Formats: sequence, C-alpha cells, structure tokens
Amino acid sequence: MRISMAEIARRCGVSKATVSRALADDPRVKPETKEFIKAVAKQFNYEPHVIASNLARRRSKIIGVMLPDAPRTIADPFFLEYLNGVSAVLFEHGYSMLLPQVSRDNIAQTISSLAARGRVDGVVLTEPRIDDERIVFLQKSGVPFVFLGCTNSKDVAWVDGDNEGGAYLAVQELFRFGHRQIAIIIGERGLVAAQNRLRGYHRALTDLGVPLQEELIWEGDFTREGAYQAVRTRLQSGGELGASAIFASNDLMAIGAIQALREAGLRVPEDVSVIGFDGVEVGKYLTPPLTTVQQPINELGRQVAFALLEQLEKEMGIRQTTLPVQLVNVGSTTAPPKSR
Amino acid sequence: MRISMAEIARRCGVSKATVSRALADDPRVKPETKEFIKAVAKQFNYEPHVIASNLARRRSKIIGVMLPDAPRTIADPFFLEYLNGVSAVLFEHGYSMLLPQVSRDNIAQTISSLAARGRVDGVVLTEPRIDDERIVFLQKSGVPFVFLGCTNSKDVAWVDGDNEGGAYLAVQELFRFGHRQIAIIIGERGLVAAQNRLRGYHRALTDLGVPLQEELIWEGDFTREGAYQAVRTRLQSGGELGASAIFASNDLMAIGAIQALREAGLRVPEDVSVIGFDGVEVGKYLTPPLTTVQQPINELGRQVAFALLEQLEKEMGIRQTTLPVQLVNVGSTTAPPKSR
DNA sequence: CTGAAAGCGCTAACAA
DNA sequence: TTGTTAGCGCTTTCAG
Repeated sequence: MRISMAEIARRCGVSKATVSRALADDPRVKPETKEFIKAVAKQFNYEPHVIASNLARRRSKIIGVMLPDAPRTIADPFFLEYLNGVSAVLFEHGYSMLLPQVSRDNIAQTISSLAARGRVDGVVLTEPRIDDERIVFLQKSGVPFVFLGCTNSKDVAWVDGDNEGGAYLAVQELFRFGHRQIAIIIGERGLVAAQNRLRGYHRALTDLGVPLQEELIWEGDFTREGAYQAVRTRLQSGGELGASAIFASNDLMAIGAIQALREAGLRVPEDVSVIGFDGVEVGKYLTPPLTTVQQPINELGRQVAFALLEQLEKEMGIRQTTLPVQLVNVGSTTAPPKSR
Repeated sequence: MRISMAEIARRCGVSKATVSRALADDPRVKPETKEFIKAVAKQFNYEPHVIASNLARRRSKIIGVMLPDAPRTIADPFFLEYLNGVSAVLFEHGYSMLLPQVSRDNIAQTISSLAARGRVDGVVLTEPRIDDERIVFLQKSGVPFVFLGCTNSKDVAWVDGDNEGGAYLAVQELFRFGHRQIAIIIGERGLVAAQNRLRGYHRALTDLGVPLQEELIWEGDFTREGAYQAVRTRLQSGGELGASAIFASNDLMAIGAIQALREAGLRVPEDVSVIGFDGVEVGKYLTPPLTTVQQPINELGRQVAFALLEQLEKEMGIRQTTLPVQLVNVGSTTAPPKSR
C-alpha cells in the first residue's frame, strides 16, 4: 500500500480535488500550485489508483479481445500478428487488453460477463460466423464492438481484408500459369471469411470459363492438420489428386497441403502448385517461400482498434472497412502444370 | 447502464449486504432468501460491477503479463504458445491478463505503473536479463511476480526449461553423428537463457573432449534475421563455413540459419546439420521438420501461472522450477557429416 | 483558482 | 440470519 491522493493533498495543504485537477493538467489550477503538487507527487512516487479512478469516471480503459478458441489460436500465427496491431493502437490511446478464455459452448456467458457494466469499455472480436449469435448479445449489452472480418448483419462495425477479391486473384494467377484443374481447400463452413473466399474462387472460375467441379472443393477447417488430412485422404484412396493446383483458404492449410503432397512424393511446385491466403510470417520461412494472398495483418489489427476507438471517443458511427490484399511470391510455390 | 446491486436489494426488500452475500453464496444467508435473491438477479440479468467490487476488496483479479519488446514478440511463435498456457490457468482461477506495451527504454515506468497499487495483483515476466533491473522495481513495489526463465538473483520465483541440459543434449547428439566442428549461434548476450544455453554447449564439448574454438561461437539475437545474417556473412567472406553442424539457441534462429545455408547451395542436413531449441509449432511445418530441443512451452506457461497463484492465494513462498526438455526429430535436420 | 461534498457500486466489520 | 455503517480512492459538480 503506497501513498494515496488524500495523503498528497494533506502534504500539499490543498484538497484532493485540487490534486486531482493538477495531475490531470486541468488549466483551472494555478501554475505554481500545479507545479508544486506535481513535484510532491513525484517525490513520493505517487501513482493514481486506476481502479478507483475508473470507478469514479465510469469507464475502465480496458478493451476485451476475443480470439478464436484455444486450438485455433495456438496454431495460427495470424492471430499473433493481428494482436500486435490491435495492442499497439490500443496502448497508444491508454487502453489495456483483456483476453478472456472462451470456448464455443459458453459464448453467451463469456460475452455477457465480458460486457458487464464497467468491465470493459469495448470489445473486439474475430471470425464472425454466419448469423453470429454474439452480435445479438453484444447489441443487447450496449457495449461498443468491432469485428475482424465482415459480418452479414447490418449495423455492425468491422474491418476485413478483401477475401473474395484475394481468392479471385489466386485462382486467376493459377489459371495464367495454365492450370485448369484448380482445387480449393475451404475453411470451416459457417465462417463468413471461408464463405467469401469460396465465392471468390467460384467467381474467378466462372469469369475464366472454367467449369466448376464439385469434387475439387475440399473440406478444411483452417487448420494445418485438417488440410493435411484432406489431401492425404485423396492421395491414398484414388492415388490421383485430380488437380494440378490447390488454392488453400489460409496459409496454415497451404502448409498442411504441401506436407501431404511431399510425403506422397509430389513436388511443389513442379508437380502441384499451391497458393495460400494470409501472408503470415511463417510462410516466408518455408523453402521455397509460400506463394500467397497477403493481407496487411498488422494493419488489420490497427484498423480494428481505430474503428473501436472512434466509437468510444469520437462517438462516430459504425464503420466498415475493407483493406486490399495482394499476391506475393508468385512463382515460388506456383509453376505451370506438368505436361504429360 | 444496467441494474445495480442497490436496485436488486430494493426489489427484494433486503439490504445490499444481503444481496452481496447471497450472490457470493455466503452460508450465513437463509436458503430461501438466497434463492429468491438469486432468482431476482437472474431475472434482471444482473452482473456485478467488477471494478467496484474489486475496489472494495482491494484487489483487481488482473495479472500483468510482460512479453519481450514488440519486434521479438511478433516474430517468435514461442510466446503465443507460452501465453496460451499462462492464460488458461489464470482464467481457470478467475484472473484476467493485462498486456502492457513495453519498450526497452521505459521499463521503469512500465513496471511502476503496472505494479501501481490496485492495477494488478501480480506480474509475470519473460526473459530475465543478467542482473535484471525490473527485479529491483518489482521487489520495491511489493507486487508478487514470477519470471519465465531463471534469474541470477536469489529470492525470485521462476519457471524455466532446462537450458543448459538441453544445449548439452543437442551438442552431444551432433557429436554422436560424428560432428567435431560444431558451431553455436548464441542468443542476445545479457539474457540469462542465452548464457545458460552457451554454458551447456561449453560443458558438452569439454566432456566430449572436443577443443573449444572461439570462431565457432556466432553472435545472434534470437531472431531469424540475426541468425540468417550471421550465417550469410560467414559464407560470403570466407566461403567456408568452418562447421559441419550448427546448434542454434532457438528455433527461429535455426530457421534463419537454414535459409542462409540453402541460399548458398548447401543442403540441410546432407551438407550441414542444424539443431534448434524450443520446439515451436512452426518447426514442424518445415521440410524436413526441424530437429530441436523441445521445451514444454505450454506447460511452462501453466507453471508460471501456478507459481504466481500460489504466492497470491496460498501465501506460499517463492518457488523455482525447472522443467525437463527433450530432443525431437533426431535425424531430420541432422545427419552424419559429409565425408570428404 | 480552490474546496466541500456527494457519489461511483460494492464489501466487510460490527451490531442487532 | 440480516441490516447499518463505513469506507475503497478517486472525480466532479457546485459553491465560493
């Protein structure tokens, strides 16, 4: 227990109110008094009690940050880079992050205790699902919130990379290389992002005049293991992949796919081309580096934070932002199809 | 603004105190009253105001978590896995995490505002430096704290992997493969972990009767770029590496080293063997998977949290724990030296 | 420019 | 078993 504001006030011969104002640089305090108080505070190493201050102010200066469930989070470097962007902006503005533990089956409870009065000033969420139930809870609670990833609900703030456009780019690039049998490993159905990337794939093929083939749409769940299994199964059963190129809906799945291909003796990109989505650091560590649709991951985090702060501090309306994506490392894990 | 405890009390025709007790399951409250109050609270969707409650209780139920500076954090997947372990345990016990932004030059300020009365109940820190100045600040502040990584100060709680032993294992394994020219890429000098891994390297060579060679100790900083440059420089200047095997003090550096080697046309492990340290997920994604000294990363996080909770809740003394490490993927990026 | 006083919403003696 | 009474440490009207 260290010194309190009351104590400082006593030692300065002024009231608590004056100390409070002086430390907040309120212009109504006489300069000399202010200097004096500040000096005394420094001398005693006074630090205001944030909790009490927040209680009086009716705010917490804490933002709740919801990441996907544990298994995804730990495996996906995307979220670390994202988190870094979020936290950088939040801290610049004096906010701290609260990372609650969430599991799929107690969403309602997590949300409501997170959004409980006074606990957090706002919430940022990731990976909206189609008709995400969290949205209802949050709107009811009245706590401002922003999603990383576009939602299909109106009146919800979000920031997202151009999922559909990115997928389109990837498929187009594979087509340019000469591929006509292009498979997609989709992400967990139910996630808006997975849906949009699939839509980009569809649109590209249609525009390019390539007939859609249901058997080239492979189920994945955004994890490396999922994609690994998806590819492995195909190679084991038929022996033939049926595709000369694979567009994986995220980098982790691209990595899993590549592993499965190599284990089966297939070379990347000589035998099969692979493109990922996200542009995580890890992709650069591979040999060769992963060809992928790069999202500005860190910037996504920053923008999410900004969007929330605008709601909190500037009382601006909700904002929906899409950031551009770009293809990187073209020709690294991509090449023309093997001629027969 | 939702309903308050006073309001619930009024509606139940009891005092705030009784409501408070009822909701805390205090046995002194008559069962019927308790049930009734709980029912009313539920009906109104009452959530206690955590901040106020904590103010009254003189605790925050928040733990400050200090990670290394931003550039390291973002690049090193180790910390995400670690963080997951920490947070899991903390949340099981009702604590939240606060991740402050830290930079090397405002450590004093960060620590003191973090440890300021009431803000956090305890702090967990990573990567102790030799004679770490944070320790002094923390001890002065009186806030309980635990380090991930052993310190050279007495009376400090910490949890660590067996750095020296792990390094010893790695070198021993390379020796078994027949290597005699074993280089080490060390971590940032000043970090206790870097020092201990180097010590293990020394001890192993000495025990194995291999003469120490200063020119086989390469400077690194625990980043991929640092190790990449370290290896690259060597290959460019002399052309000869001077080593048939490399022990990198962490996985990220092993990855950087491998990149530099491959760019120079050297194969891993046929031409040069590489062993890392940590056992991060990413290592498994490489082709071939990285041979490394695996630490129980998630468990390290859990133990750090437990050690702190013991101090907080059980008033147990400080605890120092070392967890075992093990070599994994032997023969993956390691092989006998090339015969000439 | 400064102070007094009234809370913020809850907990915890101490009484009853 | 319950209520009363003080706070927790700070901010913020409202007077002066």
